Amino acid sequence: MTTEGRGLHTRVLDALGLAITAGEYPAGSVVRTDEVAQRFDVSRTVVREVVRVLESMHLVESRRRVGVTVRPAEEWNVYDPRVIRWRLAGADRPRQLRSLTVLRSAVEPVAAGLAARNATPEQCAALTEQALGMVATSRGRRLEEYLVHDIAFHRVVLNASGNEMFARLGDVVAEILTGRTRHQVMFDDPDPAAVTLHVGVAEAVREGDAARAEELTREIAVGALQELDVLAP
Amino acid sequence: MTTEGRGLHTRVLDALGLAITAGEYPAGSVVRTDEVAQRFDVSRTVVREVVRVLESMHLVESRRRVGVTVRPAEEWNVYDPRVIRWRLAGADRPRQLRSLTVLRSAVEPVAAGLAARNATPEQCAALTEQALGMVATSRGRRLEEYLVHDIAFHRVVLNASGNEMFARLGDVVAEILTGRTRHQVMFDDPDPAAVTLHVGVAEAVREGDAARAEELTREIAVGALQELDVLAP
DNA sequence: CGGCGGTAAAAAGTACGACGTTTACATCAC
DNA sequence: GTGATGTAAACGTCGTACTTTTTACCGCCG
Repeated sequence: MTTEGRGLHTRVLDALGLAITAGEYPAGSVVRTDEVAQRFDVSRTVVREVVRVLESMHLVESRRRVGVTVRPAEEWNVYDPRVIRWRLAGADRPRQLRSLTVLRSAVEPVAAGLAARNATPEQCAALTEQALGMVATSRGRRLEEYLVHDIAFHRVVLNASGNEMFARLGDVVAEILTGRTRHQVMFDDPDPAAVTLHVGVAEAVREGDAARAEELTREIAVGALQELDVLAP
Repeated sequence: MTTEGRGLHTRVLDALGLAITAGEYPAGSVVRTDEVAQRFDVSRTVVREVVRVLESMHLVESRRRVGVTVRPAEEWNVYDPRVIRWRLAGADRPRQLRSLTVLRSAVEPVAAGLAARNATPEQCAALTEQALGMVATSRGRRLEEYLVHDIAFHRVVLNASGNEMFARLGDVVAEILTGRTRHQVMFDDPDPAAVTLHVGVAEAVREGDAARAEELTREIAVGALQELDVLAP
């Protein structure tokens, strides 16, 4: 339960953030800084800094005379990597995973198309390397190794798009892929069709074929969504 | 220069955030908390809270014995609304506007398609209402009124998609549209073609025609990108 | 009996000073 | 020249005192 962070600040922040995103404090409920300080056995200073960060994530709102009130989930900064991690660790993991995958399905095809236009030779090489790595580890219960290549592949695509907003989604994609591998029981090896599609994307980007890169990535995304349909209500 | 915020915290945070995103402190440069406290005539307590928030945005990194170091721009949490606002107020506004518009062009069509499937009758009504409002204010130098309807329209679409990640981009779109109206010299009325497209999207969503809603929104996005091409290098 | 205003308390906001902890850097010994 | 060691600089944490804002309560007046 204790996240065992580097400092007191991190420890309290993680604990509180996790509790809030998990719904332990319903929207509108209040906590007092002194109370939190006592509960975690830290000074009010530490708690105040934590509250300020939580406030910057729009998870809570601090008002005088009333305390720190939890904001409704719709107002949370769901793009904050820490909020994403907390929510993926919580109860409504499937719902969160679906939201993120839909986002992926919108963004990644466009990013791949841009990558086909903008990728540097180094990025093309990296892409091919990761695709080959995926092929090599796609059989024989080597899911963990496969995952590393998969994450690296998508990260390169997003970076190669040349768009900073896309590039910053690399962490999100990494979280999604990691979550899928770790938490959803995957008895067999990854879908061979997906592996082939990745190789195709690498090819298309290398050849500068934006339309094909976009289309193939769209198929990957559709596959990911369908895969999610099988395992989530 | 002074942002005249509600509290000392907000004032210092805005000033520092603005300065950092504006590039006044190059990546790697360090500032000391005491120094900042002195410069803004506030206590170290306030500065520490500000630094913690800045740290949570990945704008800076605080390390012992060295100080608060500014992180390279690639690591910033560019999805944080405050970072977006700071950057839009800064020097590389055009570049930022382009990045965001590309993101829009990827997300909004998919969101519109989902909206066509998921929109409630109330949302459909709101959509039609805003579209009509756009038509009504599309002539006669009523850009400010038009903007209000434009923002509301896109916000409804993103909310109606039923995806929280999309919904949270409403603020981003609002910033973009506002920036476009306010900062780019728009001598004449908005493009009539765009107005027609918005009406079409409202219709498509109402009729549950996901493919058409997506396609029309894609055309809106393409138009926005082209418009940006005319005004940015 | 009900509305209005003033006062008091509660909680966060701010400030300050002290000490702990880490770590870059310089110095010294080998 | 290289490694160990010491030192000081900066953040990290703490406790306390004071300020400010906001709410709630109580008493007064109509």
